[in-house]
Order: sequence, then C-alpha cells, then structure tokens
Amino acid sequence: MTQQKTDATTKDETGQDRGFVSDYLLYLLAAASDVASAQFHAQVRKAGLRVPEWRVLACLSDTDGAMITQLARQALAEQSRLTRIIAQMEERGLLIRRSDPADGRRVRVYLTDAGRALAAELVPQARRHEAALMEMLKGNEGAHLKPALKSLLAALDGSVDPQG
Amino acid sequence: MTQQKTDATTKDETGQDRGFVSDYLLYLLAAASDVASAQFHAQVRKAGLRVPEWRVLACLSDTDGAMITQLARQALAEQSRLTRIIAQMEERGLLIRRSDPADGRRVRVYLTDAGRALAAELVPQARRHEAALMEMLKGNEGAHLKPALKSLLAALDGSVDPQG
DNA sequence: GTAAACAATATGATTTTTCATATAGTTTCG
DNA sequence: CGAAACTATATGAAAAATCATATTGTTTAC
Repeated sequence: MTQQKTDATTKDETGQDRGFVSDYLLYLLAAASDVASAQFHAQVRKAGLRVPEWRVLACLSDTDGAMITQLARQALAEQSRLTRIIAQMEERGLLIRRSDPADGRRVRVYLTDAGRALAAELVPQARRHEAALMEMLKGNEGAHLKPALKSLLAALDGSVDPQG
Repeated sequence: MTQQKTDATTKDETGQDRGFVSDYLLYLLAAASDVASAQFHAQVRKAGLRVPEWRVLACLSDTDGAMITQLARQALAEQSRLTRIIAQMEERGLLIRRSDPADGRRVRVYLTDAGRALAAELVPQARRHEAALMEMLKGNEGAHLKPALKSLLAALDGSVDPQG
C-alpha cells in the first residue's frame, strides 16, 4: 500500500479504481457497452423507438425478410420478446409480417416504406455517432477495439456449449 | 458484388456477415458483452443469485461500505432498482444496511459473513472464467481487448454531456 | 401415409425494470 | 435561525422482459 486510505473505497491516490471489478473483462464489456450506447440510445428514443425496436430496424435494413428467430439473435433479444416487438412495430406500420411460402412455420419480416424511411434517418445518425466515438479513441487503443471485439465474438461463436 | 445472392441475408460466400450491424461498434460491444457473459451468468444463477445481485456482491467485495448510489453506478443499475436489490439481499442475510452517521441521507452497505463467503466462492469462479476467455483470445487481438475497453471508458467518462 | 420427433412462433402468467415522484436529511444563504 | 435548494434513498404504478408452455407447421422413420 502506497498511501493511507481515507475511506472504504478502492481508489488510489490518482483516482484510479483498483480491486477486482474495475479490471474484470465482463465488467469492462458491460460498462463500455452501457456508457458508449447511452448517448445514441437517447437519440433513438427521441426518434420514437425503444432500443430493441431500433435494433430490429437496423437488422432489417441489413437483411430484409429475416425470420423472427434470426432477428432475435441479431437484435440480442429473446424470441418471445421479439414476437411482441414485431407485432407492435407492425401496428405502427414500420414493417409487415408474411408467412414464408416455403415453410409455413416461419414468419418473414419486411420493412415498409415508413420503416425504411426511419432506418434511413437513424442508420446515418448511428454511423455519425460511431465515427465520433472512434475519433475520441484515436491514438490510444482505438484501432484495436473493433478487431478485438470481433475476435472475441468469433472465438465464442464456435464454442458455446449449451450445458455451460 | 462478388457473387449472386441466394437469399435475403447479408452473408457472403464465406459465411461472414456484411452490412451495417455486424461492423457497428455499439452492436459489437453489446453482443460481445452478452455472449461473453452468458456462460458465467449461468454459474451465477446456479449459485442462487441474479446477475445484478452478483454485481453488487462483487462491488462490495471490492468496496465494502459503499453507498446505494455508488453501487448503482458500479453495478450498472438504476438507483431505484438498487434500493430494491439491496433490500432483498439484506433479507437473505447477504449484507446489512447502515445509515451513515456523518450524513443521514446516505445508506452504507456492508457484506455479512454469509455475503463474504458467497463472494469468496464466486469471485474466484469469475477469475477462472475470465482467464479461460483470455486464453481463447491468445494470439488474436486478445492482448488489446481490455486496454481498448478501458480506453473507451476513460474517454467517455470525462465527456458525458447530460444534454446528449 | 401417418405417428413421432422436431422446429418456429405465440401467449399467459410472473418477475424484473423503469419512471415519476415522495420522503427524509443536509447545506446554503439571507 | 429558517426557508429554499439540493442530495440520497424509497416507493407506487406502469412498462418491459422472461419463463414455461401452447399452437401450428414440417420432417423423419417406419
């Protein structure tokens, strides 16, 4: 210990956190995701969407005609949740659901013109926000962030054992 | 376009995703956090805790005697949620709440022996799980992941404008 | 061709989370 | 001192998310 502690916290004399949590990968991932998303998610809500709805919209603007299950995975939501989100977005006229002619169990989801228009507004906003974030990281470790995350995702996607 | 598309998805001939989402920083962060946490969070639930409870436990094992507001920030939960989580954990005998003698508005939270014992079980599990994740990333971009995340957090912590 | 197994989506009930605001304690400033 | 402004926590009501399972459609194996 380099210095007296003045309270029960885990800050050192420079104000840096110490202890387990502040260097723990799962904390860093969750915190970074939360903090980095906060500003943009506020814009999403101003545009009248909830976060999961924005995710669905973005996924569909990449992959129109996706299935519910597929969207659930891509939008990081549970299937039953997705079903309800899709229903609400359909009521709002942002998308339509059509049963797949080749397999009647499947529901394929397509953006309407209104949905496409909203995506055309929000996706560029997202890109600008991302660019601003990347700009803040210039120098530092910024260049490595996306590759490192992709590498983590790639490593895990293969190895997910349902029994944990 | 290098090849015909066979369906409406955004996979190319190697099975890689294309499109906006799969290269979008906020998606990569959220997805990496979700996927990387999934396995360990299953262990947390087997130990009888919900994820936010585990986070509180971990924070307290770093910083015993923290305030509710402080825990809310560290555990990535809202204050009103934290109040309830703390109440439930107190009922279970994992921690106790004591009003701060120096400022009666503040509630300071301390682990009980039972809480400390549970932390002593779970924190090492978390460390082992983290080590296994890092092992999977050896070579790749693994060495850069935590520094890059910390750099992002550091960049954002200063610049959070409440008006967004 | 049909029963069993499987797969995709939907739904009811419950739990979790949020939002707005109430309550209680403290500091500031006249 | 005492009112106003502020801070920390708590709480009721509402919204969102989850869990288990039902429903509907398809494939497999006889």
